[in-house]
Amino acid sequence: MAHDLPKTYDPTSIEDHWAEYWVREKLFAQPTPTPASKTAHLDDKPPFTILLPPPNVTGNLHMGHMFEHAETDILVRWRRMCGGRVLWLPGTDHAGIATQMLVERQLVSEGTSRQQLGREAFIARVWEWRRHYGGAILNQMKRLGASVDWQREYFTMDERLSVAVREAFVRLHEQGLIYRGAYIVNWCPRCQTAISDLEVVYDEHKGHLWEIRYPVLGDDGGETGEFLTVATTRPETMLGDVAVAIHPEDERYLHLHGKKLRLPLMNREIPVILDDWVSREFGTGAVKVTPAHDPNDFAMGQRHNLPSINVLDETAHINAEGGAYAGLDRYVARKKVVADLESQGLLAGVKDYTNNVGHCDRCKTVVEPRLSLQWFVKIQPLADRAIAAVKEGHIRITPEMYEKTYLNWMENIHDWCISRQLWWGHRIPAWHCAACGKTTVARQNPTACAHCGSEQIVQETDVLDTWFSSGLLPVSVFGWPNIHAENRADFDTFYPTSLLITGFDILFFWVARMIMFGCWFAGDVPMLDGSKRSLAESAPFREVYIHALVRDANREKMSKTKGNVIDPIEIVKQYGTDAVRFTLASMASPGTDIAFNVARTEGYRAFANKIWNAARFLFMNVDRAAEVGIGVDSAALGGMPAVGEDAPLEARWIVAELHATAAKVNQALENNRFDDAANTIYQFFWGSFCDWYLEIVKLRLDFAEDADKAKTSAALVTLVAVFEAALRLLSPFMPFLTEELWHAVYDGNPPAKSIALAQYPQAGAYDSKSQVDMGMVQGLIVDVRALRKQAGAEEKEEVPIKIRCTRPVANETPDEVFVSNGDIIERLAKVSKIDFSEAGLSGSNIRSNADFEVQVLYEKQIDVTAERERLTKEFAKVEKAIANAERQLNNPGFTAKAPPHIVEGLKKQLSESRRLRDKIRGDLDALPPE
RNA sequence: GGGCGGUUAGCUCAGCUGGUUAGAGCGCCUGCCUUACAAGCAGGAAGUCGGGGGUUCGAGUCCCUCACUGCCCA
Repeated sequence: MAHDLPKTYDPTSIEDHWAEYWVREKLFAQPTPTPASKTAHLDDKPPFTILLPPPNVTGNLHMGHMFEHAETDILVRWRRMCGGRVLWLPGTDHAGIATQMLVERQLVSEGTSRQQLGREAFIARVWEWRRHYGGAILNQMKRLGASVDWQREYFTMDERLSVAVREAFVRLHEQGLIYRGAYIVNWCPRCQTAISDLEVVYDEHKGHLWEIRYPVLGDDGGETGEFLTVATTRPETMLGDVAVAIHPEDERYLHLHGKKLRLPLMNREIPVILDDWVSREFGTGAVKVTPAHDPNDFAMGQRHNLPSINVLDETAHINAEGGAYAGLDRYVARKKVVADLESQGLLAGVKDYTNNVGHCDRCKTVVEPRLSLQWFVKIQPLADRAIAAVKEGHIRITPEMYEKTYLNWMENIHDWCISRQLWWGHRIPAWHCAACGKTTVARQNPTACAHCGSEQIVQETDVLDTWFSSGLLPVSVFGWPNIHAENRADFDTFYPTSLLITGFDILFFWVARMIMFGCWFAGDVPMLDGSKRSLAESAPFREVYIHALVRDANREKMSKTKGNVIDPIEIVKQYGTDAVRFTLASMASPGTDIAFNVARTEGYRAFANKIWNAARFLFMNVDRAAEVGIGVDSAALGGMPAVGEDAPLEARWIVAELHATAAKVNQALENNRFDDAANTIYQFFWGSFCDWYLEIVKLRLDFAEDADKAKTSAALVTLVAVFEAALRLLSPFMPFLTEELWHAVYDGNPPAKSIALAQYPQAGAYDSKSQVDMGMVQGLIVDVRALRKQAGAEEKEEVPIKIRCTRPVANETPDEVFVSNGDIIERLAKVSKIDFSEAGLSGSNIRSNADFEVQVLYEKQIDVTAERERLTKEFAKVEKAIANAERQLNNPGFTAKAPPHIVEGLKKQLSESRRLRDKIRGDLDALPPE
């Protein structure tokens, strides 16, 4: 065997190779099932499907992605190794605004513009951009080893997914769930499009509250000399005012109800209206009403049948409705309006005022609420199903608290504005007729108006919100709407998907929309047997798992402006992908944000190195064994290692530990407890396998001429078999390291192309007595080591010990365990000779517990002061336990009401504690005077 | 303003439906280059579970309240 491993593990030297290998060999492809591939092997378990929540095609991979993908990949690799059809489906969305913005920026730097290019050429240009740069995040996923099916990669603008988008739009339109109308939307003047509520981010902004006096008019139309003062943060919008509202119970102003006001600067007569939306406490208690530029005002305008006067154009400049201010930018207009009011004596006051100002999530421009003609989805019927799907338990949202968040949002949902004034995206399949003014919505591009037959039709210029297409992904990636008898295998096999792992912000972005669309459209697809699809089978996922946020080491949110962003690729270069993954997994307790600390990653790099060196040790011995004709048959590897009843304690024990560990890890992963799973494996590999088992097995690896070859061989086989199984256990967490070592274990002839295709360790029955016995031996060794240290024995010096056992264990006395494992004790605790005593031990250098007491016979004096302090502390601790136990046992309520096993356990503990207390008291008395 | 979390060792976090003396990693202290590993080995110190009240035979765990803190929505 060629096993030349360098002394220190260097992840960079192997990771690229395996990452590339996994992709090249298409290891994680999950082809469409055919009748021929319907095998018991694959189909005895339900398929496990995960859709990658589409990252933005313009994006780069950040720590949040890496965390999300690490969690997903761990589950996917684990499920895959457990058997069955497992599919993780990757792709990106076309990110309408973000992508268009990037390409427009490019054009500007080239001295041209989208408008100069024209729509068609511009779109061609975006496709070109996407070919060059659009794969960044997916390439990063490849490098990090995400075990996705690259053959199924999707992009929301792909032809097949665009078909789904069009079908969805037309169908909703036919169902009367899509309408077009003039409503207030969030308008980004830079992107010149409507944006979603969720794409508006609010920032505190120090501004002003201007108080403006509106002259009251008398019945004759002349000014009465009285004023009604309104307060506003956006004085320029007054150009579009159509009324002033006061509260119906506000006695300060009630006498003005029914009167008219003169709108300053515009000299328009506007009414005073009553509306109980008005807050009497805010500002002056009188509110100017501008229906075209404020959502609340819009609602008031509708209630009172007021007109809407739009005074801003799509670039937030004042339009012709703004009279003398036409053409001015909104902020220039603001200054001029304020100055003009002041000069006319109509400015009553200016106050400093901090308010939340909405900014475009993409370009940070201040968003303007603006009345415009948009397309909407009447959302309630879809939301109702989406609510039912969760309430009826067809979709489980974890951690549980997010279920409330989801329901709260879904129950207060507004109609969804789906139109965007962009070029990059799915153009709305609606044609406006110049002849009759009506609109034709069609699956196939029409040549004539469906209403009047005129050929004077023009396609709608707006495109659909990116989320309209993302929301369809769970159905569209599996072929919807073309689900026919001969091509529905993907849909039938993989839909509904099993799980979606994503961040809480995405819960509203896509998840909510995926649930609405999934429940709606899949519901129309009959089951394979022709029966109607239930809501449970329509919902796009069975479970949504919301992961935490990755913050920096000081728990600060990572942000470019703060400059505390950790680039995962950089960290990976330094510490290796496996170490970073393991860091994220081990810290991923549900609902708790991760404070990413490289110190932790350093620790897991050490863990990887530890395993690397365990492998070196193992290979060294395999090579030595080969020299004396002992080989390891790879047929003995691959499952759970078998070990005979007569095998040495450490062999029986490590196999038992492996079973126990596998049981815990499988359970933890079943519950998405990545932290428990990772920590359990860490503990097993380092704590049990390396610290104890490897040290003990050195005793058995005797390659001398006169050694018992059968025993040496058995030990070696167990060693290799346990290590191989442990690698498989670890593989989902550290895929690179384990892949490398696994191939080495099989000396380049592994039973499968990858450890990722091997079987995940499953626990069976195991020898728990070996764990009890081993626990005794370990306890003794730890005590002896501590005593040696206390007594000041040299590290290498062997010392004799004396043991007295106080309690029999199982079917043998501890003596027997210690006698039959004397070689282990001697080696690990550096003991020269073990004596057993019938009587209690006396003298110094003694430690006791409930099972035994042990004495190290070493002439050097111990530190009496320190030892007295230690014993006193120990004594107090035991005293406390005794007092506590006595208090409870003397309480009649406790013995009467507590379950018997608790009472029994406490009694047992009490008697042990008492014996220990007496022992410690004896030891204290025996200490020589200082 | 409405809603949802969090507060356990120096740091970051576990602790399931209440049950016997509250755990882990990192950090810290001490001693060791023991031929798999100094990214290591061995030993060790360290917590009145945010404050107060209640329910219970029994509370880190359930309830109330206060304080501090984070997030979401308006």
